[in-house]
Amino acid sequence: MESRCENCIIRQFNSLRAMSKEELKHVSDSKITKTIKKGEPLFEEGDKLNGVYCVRNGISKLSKLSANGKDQIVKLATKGEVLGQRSVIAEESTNLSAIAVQDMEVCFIPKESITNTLQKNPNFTLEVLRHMAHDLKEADDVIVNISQKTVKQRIAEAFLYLKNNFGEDEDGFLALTLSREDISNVVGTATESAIRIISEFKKKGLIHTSGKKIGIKDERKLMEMVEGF
Amino acid sequence: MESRCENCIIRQFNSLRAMSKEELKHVSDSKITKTIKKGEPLFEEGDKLNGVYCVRNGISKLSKLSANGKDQIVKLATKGEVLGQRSVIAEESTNLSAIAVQDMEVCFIPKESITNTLQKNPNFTLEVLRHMAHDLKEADDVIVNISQKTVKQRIAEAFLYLKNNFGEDEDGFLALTLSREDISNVVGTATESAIRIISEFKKKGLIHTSGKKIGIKDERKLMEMVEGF
DNA sequence: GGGATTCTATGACAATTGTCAGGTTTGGGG
DNA sequence: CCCCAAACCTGACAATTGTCATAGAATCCC
Repeated sequence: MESRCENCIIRQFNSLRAMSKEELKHVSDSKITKTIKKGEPLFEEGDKLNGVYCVRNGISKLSKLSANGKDQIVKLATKGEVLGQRSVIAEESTNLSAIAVQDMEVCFIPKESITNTLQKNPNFTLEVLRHMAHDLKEADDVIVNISQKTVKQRIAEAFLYLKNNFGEDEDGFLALTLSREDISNVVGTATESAIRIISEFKKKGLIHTSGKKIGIKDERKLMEMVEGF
Repeated sequence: MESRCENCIIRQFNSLRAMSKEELKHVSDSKITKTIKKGEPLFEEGDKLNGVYCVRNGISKLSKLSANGKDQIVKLATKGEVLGQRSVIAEESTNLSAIAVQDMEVCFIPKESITNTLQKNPNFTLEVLRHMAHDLKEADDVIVNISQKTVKQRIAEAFLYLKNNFGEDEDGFLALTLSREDISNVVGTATESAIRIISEFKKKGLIHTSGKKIGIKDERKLMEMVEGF
């Protein structure tokens, strides 16, 4: 019924491509395909994960609750990404929640398949390591951005990021529609501040909106704003 | 003349402990011990690293320059930590600068020793992976802290962090003395703001100072402040 | 299709933080 | 020991951002 990992194209984008045929077969036999509706969690902060989730479709936000009760979104994960790896590797409960911002289709892969392969296949381990190195670099960039740029700059940057990573629909709106609250949680500000700045951008002709959908109108100016003009 | 890696205690604290005897021997034969004076760089943002640095002594700040000309300190690395790993593994130029905040003694290990071992010894790769998973988690925490806490809270937290990680001297001052500018670059704020808050903490009896040295007087209140009271 | 609920929007205000412009202190080198 | 540069400190002010209150718009569900 469900397709086999061996034939899954998604695999090309993540570390599973470094698995051998037999390893993939084992993964395929033990995996469980799940459907997650928008707003539902894949897992929540503090959970002990018994495996990882390979995203086949849809988008998930990875967030962490702060002491003052606000979520900070640390990353948006899409097709091809593997979630929960960090937790399984470090053998710790997860430090992030993963919640679908669009309907998702994911494959749950029990951790045994992963840890076994980690111990036996250096290529796979190295591949996972490379991905994590990349994630770490991105996290460093986020730290610098969030602490050194103004809210306005960060929101402009977020829109450009959304366009570059998730594209636009046929009407020129960002394909990934986030609530204003999610936007504010990405850039780390109050929801009202985010809304205010979105209104300002709209007045200035940088973006256009329709309901909660947002479209980029003047990419150049947004880029200049990110750079600090 | 210099001690051999095989006998180095430092190794116990990092991923090198997962190397085999022969691998260690190779590392030991190819390593170069260097002395770095306070203020001098180990490497700078954008450099292509030909190896990694194993810290034997002293402390280094890892920072990234932002568009507005300010450094953001992302991590303070001390005895036992291996610097430059991320860059060597991802085969990218480094995204961070490493500058000594105290005189340092480090061992430079050419990247061949590392990459060879990564390809052959899954235990080593896994060990490196675990360390990187840990770093990634810490980076996530930094993101949440920096975006959801006030400058005051972050400075309080920084002092507690310095105490817990680097200890105090015989007079009760933090063993790691950072300049006010470095402190402001750790928490991501303007130097003047940091100074002002340090003065305030002093007036309130939370800390005491002598020159640029800072000592913690009321740890409990600092902790409460971090939690948001 | 209507009512409840959630999301978006805006104003008014306060608090936080940054900037500029000075002084003062400190510490290292001659 | 003294001088100079760097680091530290403070005040005044402006800009940014958060908070609270309120109202309209959209959406969901029965």
